Amino acid sequence: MTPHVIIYTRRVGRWRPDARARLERAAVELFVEQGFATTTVPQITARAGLTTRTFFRHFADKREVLFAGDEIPDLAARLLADAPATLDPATLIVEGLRTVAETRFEGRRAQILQKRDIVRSDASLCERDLRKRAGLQEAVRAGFLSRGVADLTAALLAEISVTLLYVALDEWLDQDGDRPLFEVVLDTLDALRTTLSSFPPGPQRRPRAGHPQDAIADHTGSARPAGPSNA
Amino acid sequence: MTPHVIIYTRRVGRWRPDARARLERAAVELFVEQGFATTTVPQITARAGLTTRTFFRHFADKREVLFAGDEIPDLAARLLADAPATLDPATLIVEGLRTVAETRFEGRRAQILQKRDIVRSDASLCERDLRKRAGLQEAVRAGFLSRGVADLTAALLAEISVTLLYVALDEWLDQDGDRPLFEVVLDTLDALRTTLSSFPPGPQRRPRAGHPQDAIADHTGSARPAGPSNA
DNA sequence: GTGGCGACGACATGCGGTGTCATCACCGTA
DNA sequence: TACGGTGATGACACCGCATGTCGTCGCCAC
Repeated sequence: MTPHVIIYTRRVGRWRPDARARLERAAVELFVEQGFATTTVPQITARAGLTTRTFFRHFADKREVLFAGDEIPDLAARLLADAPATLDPATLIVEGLRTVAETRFEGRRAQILQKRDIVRSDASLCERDLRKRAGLQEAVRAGFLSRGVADLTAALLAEISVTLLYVALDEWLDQDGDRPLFEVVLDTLDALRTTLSSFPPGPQRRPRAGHPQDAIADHTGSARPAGPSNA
Repeated sequence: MTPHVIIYTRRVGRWRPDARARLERAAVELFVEQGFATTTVPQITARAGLTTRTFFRHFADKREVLFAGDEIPDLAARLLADAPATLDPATLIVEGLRTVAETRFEGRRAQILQKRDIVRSDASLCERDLRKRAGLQEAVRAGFLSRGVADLTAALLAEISVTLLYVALDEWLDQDGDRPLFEVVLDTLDALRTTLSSFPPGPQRRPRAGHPQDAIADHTGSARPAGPSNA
């Protein structure tokens, strides 16, 4: 007894090839057509001519079909691990961002824009996207730690790296121009330097009396003053 | 016919009071005892003397029991909305961080530490935590936009704000000392300024020939050179 | 051949999360 | 005292996500 009906024809092997790619295509199509939350895995697999079980053999969960494949954290880790020990962190980050921008983003703007729209439409996809950013950040941090950078500095370098990449990426996607992403990254770096320079320097530490807070109204109350609240 | 058996006694009303608080306590206990992923909602509600359905009346999902209650984004939005228009962004951020640190974190270190341990033990909880951070970031960004700050600057100010808070928070939790969190925030700001000052200033723009990238080995290949990869 | 391997189908199961209706203490009102 | 509204909860049904397990069967090495 053949298993049900063979939907697909012209198979070279036992099954039609490229099951994973078919699932990706079917999923993105359905997400665009009817939204992420409302499309079910059976719908995806039906369109791809596969079973639900097979979907979860290729993707850990329904969201992962949109995130599979990027290895930017791996790339960052390799760049940091293999670069000459003499290079300073700032140069490493700027040139690493150049590499990432040119090899992972440049020329794929329309595709990335479509995916961003899908991701923004669903809270769980946003969360997954944030985890992706956190993964890159952690890779950068670990890379600098391995290079002997101090804990706090490594954490800040990682924060700066992902801030530059993601803020610039949003700029790059929002303005329809065709400027290279890396140029936007450099502009963002300049803007970050300018913005941070407006912060008061160290000397203003611990102004216990008459500090500027007095100019700000009190808003600390409102919610459960002494309850077992959270972090 | 009474519904099942009344597990609880000594009720004042029809049901034992504080259902929500009981659910929170039972959940945290079980998460600590046996981990987040392995405890089921029925286990939580059984310990609390309630039904599964009631759990989801109080919390949107199983993770939310650990995140309910913080209104830090609201606090940030209020601070930014009500502060005098003459205050510069840097002062607003520093004093806002002082308020948040002193009213939402100070004195709860042990409690926050326990929750951080639980959150770090589970990927989905980490995602939820990242969304919390993103929510604060977006509130800060929107607040500065309303104050007339330019898009890019507002985005960077928001990034700086949450970076300062979260990097300092990690420092504060990791070192067992009892320094005020806000002091750690100020130290982190100093460190951030120092770290960023090591980045080359604007003039190094577009060094197309012989730029430092030549010192970094090539790692761009490896994964699907031309495939329909992701962002 | 023939036996292992790997990809997939088929089936069963459990948990997460929601809609819907019934229940019943509490409270205000007359 | 009676009565009706309110609101929190229980009980039940239901769906989708995700996983474990086993069977099938082309492919490949030997």
